Amino acid sequence: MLERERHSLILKLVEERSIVSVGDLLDLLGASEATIRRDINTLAERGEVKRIRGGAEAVRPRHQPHLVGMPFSLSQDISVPQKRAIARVAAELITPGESIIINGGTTTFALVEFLADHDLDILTNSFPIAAKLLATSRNRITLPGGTIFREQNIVLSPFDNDTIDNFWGNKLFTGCYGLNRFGIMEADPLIVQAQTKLLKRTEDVIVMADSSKLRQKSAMIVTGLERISTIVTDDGAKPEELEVFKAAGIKVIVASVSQDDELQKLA
Amino acid sequence: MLERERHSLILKLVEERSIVSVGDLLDLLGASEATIRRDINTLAERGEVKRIRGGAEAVRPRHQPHLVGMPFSLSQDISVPQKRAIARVAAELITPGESIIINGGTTTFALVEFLADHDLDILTNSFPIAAKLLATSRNRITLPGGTIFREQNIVLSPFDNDTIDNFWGNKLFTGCYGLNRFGIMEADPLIVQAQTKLLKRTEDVIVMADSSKLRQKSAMIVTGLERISTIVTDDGAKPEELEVFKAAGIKVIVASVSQDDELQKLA
DNA sequence: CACGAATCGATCATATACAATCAGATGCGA
DNA sequence: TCGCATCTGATTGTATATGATCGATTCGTG
Repeated sequence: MLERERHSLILKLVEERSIVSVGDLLDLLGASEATIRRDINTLAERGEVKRIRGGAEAVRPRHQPHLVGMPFSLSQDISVPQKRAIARVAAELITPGESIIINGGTTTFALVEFLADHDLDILTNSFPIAAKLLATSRNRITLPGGTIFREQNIVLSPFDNDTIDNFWGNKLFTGCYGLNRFGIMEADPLIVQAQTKLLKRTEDVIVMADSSKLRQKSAMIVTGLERISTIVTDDGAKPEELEVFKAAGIKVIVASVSQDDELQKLA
Repeated sequence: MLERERHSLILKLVEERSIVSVGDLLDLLGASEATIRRDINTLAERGEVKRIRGGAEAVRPRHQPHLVGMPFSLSQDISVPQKRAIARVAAELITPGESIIINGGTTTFALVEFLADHDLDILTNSFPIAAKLLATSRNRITLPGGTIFREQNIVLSPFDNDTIDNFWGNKLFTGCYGLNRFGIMEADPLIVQAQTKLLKRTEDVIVMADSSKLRQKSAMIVTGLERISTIVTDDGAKPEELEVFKAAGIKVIVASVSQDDELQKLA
């Protein structure tokens, strides 16, 4: 991974979480501690992050809105191969002509690529997903009303009366911050709210979670396991990690990253 | 593989991923490291990519993502100079901090360019306008819920309960198909419906109509002159054409196209 | 205040990327 | 076909980045 890539990734994470530890970055960047420290120091010198003991902090206070890049390009993102592999498999769960709901997120954004040829009714709260769908597919796209939150890139209405309530999806595709025996966990209250709204508009909940999510915890439980019907993850997941989901009656699909790589090269 | 081919491939990849390493290109181009470096350096000299250690980066700043599949661009549009002149003048009607509504259309799309530095609450039913605002300004953006109609590029809900009803704009900016003594005329029933919804959410209606619209008629009257407070047109309009509006108590502003051209060149 | 643990900065050996150079390959016009 | 110009790939020495190590500092805890 290039220095510049690490820097972007660090900045992205700092923006997202407003604070990151060296330890977090260790796994995510696959670089040594020394390098990560150097990266953080460099970024701190440039004033792009604030150096704090144990990690880095956002320069900007969290509440202050700022212009953030839409994830139009997956490359700025982490776990890209995993997410693509998951997306490819998840897309196979879709029947032509049905209506689906796609919750915003980088994992679900990867799904769009595989929806080009479908003829679907799609509701999504993600502006970038809608934009890409609009540009690359012929599906019918519906947006909920609301304000565009730049940080999360989702459309969310502060009000009750929402177009969303007139939509019914056969399936909901969603990512998550963490996924474990408690269910779907998120770290951002805004995302919780958005996701909760969507959960009411479908029966079939499909969670797309790369294997790192299975070890991730947070404070907010969006919904318990009983609400989830299918989980799509990648082969980085240990079998014992998946047991709890299977025991809860959830269909678990494991996507092979290496196999997806080959398919990708063919295309 | 020809030099040109490599260059375009590199540009394509950089565009897609926003960062590529020499190593990546090594496999993809099947050329030697030296050649790839030379290619990158050449492209960097031309300003087409940014040279970074280990590879190349997109010139576009990370925080200004490009707009994928912008369904229409001003360049494909007619009366561009007129529309830009009108937009520049219309933008001056806006007070910092206020909340405005922008109806979809190519004329109002031109307005976005002049809204970059404002700090506004903006509701728009136009997907492209929202996308461009999101990418180039810091304004707060709200979308009505609904389906995206590709032809008109607007978001319109077939239902009654709409986020739109919780919004109130100090001003509504709208284009039109035709503008005459009957009021605002449109040719597309869908646009009529969208516009009608917006009209209910404001008092102050500002119509942006290049002079060709003053001679255009259609079958559907969206609203009469009594609802319009201001008309912004260009200096292609004959004074006698504007009399009827002034007589109705409407403020008429005429934008000078040639003067706008000069301002544009300065920028 | 004292202790251990975590974090940090500095240092150094190694790995990687770089520009410069040159020889061979390729394309092009005479 | 020859000769020239250009492009390409390999090589080399240099600059830079990286990761491991280690002592110093800071932090949390008792």
